[in-house]
Amino acid sequence: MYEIMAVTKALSDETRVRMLAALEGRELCVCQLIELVELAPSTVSKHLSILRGARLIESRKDGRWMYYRLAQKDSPKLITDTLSWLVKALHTQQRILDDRQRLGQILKTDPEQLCRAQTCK
Amino acid sequence: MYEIMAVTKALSDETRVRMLAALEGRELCVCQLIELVELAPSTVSKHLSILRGARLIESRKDGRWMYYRLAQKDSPKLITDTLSWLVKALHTQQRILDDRQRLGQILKTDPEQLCRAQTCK
DNA sequence: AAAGTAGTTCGTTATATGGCAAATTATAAT
DNA sequence: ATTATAATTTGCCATATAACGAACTACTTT
Repeated sequence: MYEIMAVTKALSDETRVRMLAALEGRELCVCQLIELVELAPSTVSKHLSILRGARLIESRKDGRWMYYRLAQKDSPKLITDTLSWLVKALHTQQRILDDRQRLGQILKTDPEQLCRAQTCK
Repeated sequence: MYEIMAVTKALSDETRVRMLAALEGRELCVCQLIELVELAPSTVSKHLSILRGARLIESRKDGRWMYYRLAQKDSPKLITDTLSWLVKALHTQQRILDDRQRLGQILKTDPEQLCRAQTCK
């Protein structure tokens, strides 16, 4: 049960669900996710570690930047089934559509600038 | 998002997940669920109200007895998809198989006697 | 080498959640 | 009518969780 409960607990927070939705079909760096959900870096980082603990996302480090993506096709069936279910459940949700719109804007900005803007706050 | 988050939050507790699994394919009265999960009646009742709030289960009153069952086929797609996903994810879990075994024993006992035994505690 | 920066970890605080017992409600039995 | 009983609601407590800022780590840039 440990794996399943890690997954359901990971999905029980709205911010984490929004981040999963944002990661559908692309990888994002932490500063882009911070910009999207508008929470402190430490908070976003914690959420990401919970999602990764549940194996729902994977990460890749590139220099100072950390990129996150959804778990890939070669993940355990529990995980791929979960993500399929979630994506299907979310793709009509207004909140998620709004996020997608905002994310489009965020992606237009160079991550370098995003991070700078965030530390200035 | 309200409905989806109600569902994911409902699934984020192991006792509730076990109760959903127990309800697969049959209805059960509260005293049978109490016997299965070995928690106080008030606790089990609260869990059931959370599951019902998320529309994952339905209930039927018969005299003093309250019967619960999984949401039926005519429920919203979100709900039926969720239950399909969950059942699939759970059906290899040892914990759930153990519960099924125990439930077999519990079902052999007349609910009337079960309730009596519980109030004696 | 020193300073800067993206991200994580740690420590703290406020709120949410799960547990129980006691009180309450609705129905059944006497 | 009164008592008994299945289940729920309420009130309380302990623990878990989400949030933040500060301290820290790993990497780049100067």
